[in-house]
Amino acid sequence: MTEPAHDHDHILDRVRAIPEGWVRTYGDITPGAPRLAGTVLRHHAADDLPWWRVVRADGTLAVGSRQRERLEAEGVPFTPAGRVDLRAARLPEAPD
DNA sequence: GGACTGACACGCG
DNA sequence: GCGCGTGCCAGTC
Repeated sequence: MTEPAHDHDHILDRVRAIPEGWVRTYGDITPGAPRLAGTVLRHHAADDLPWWRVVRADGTLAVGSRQRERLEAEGVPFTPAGRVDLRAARLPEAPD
């Protein structure tokens, strides 16, 4: 059944569903179209949307220091290498 | 209409 | 662990 799967609203809803202190990868939000998440977030950047909780699959940040400060402020664990510790901060699965 | 770009992911060396 | 190349989808020129 060909489901729409990735509408802007659907993506935004997934990002809003990320609990404080946790993070998720672009691929987890939009499987098969990770660039979609970035494109949508860029257009919908707002305080209502915790875009900083969305990081790359390897734990690196896409927006840089801006994003890192937000995550550290929420208690997201970082590695000595300067990347998010996905091993502990990445959501196991989408509650949806 | 076609080609380029982008807040990405994955496989290889 | 890092850099390079390829594939993905949607938006923009």
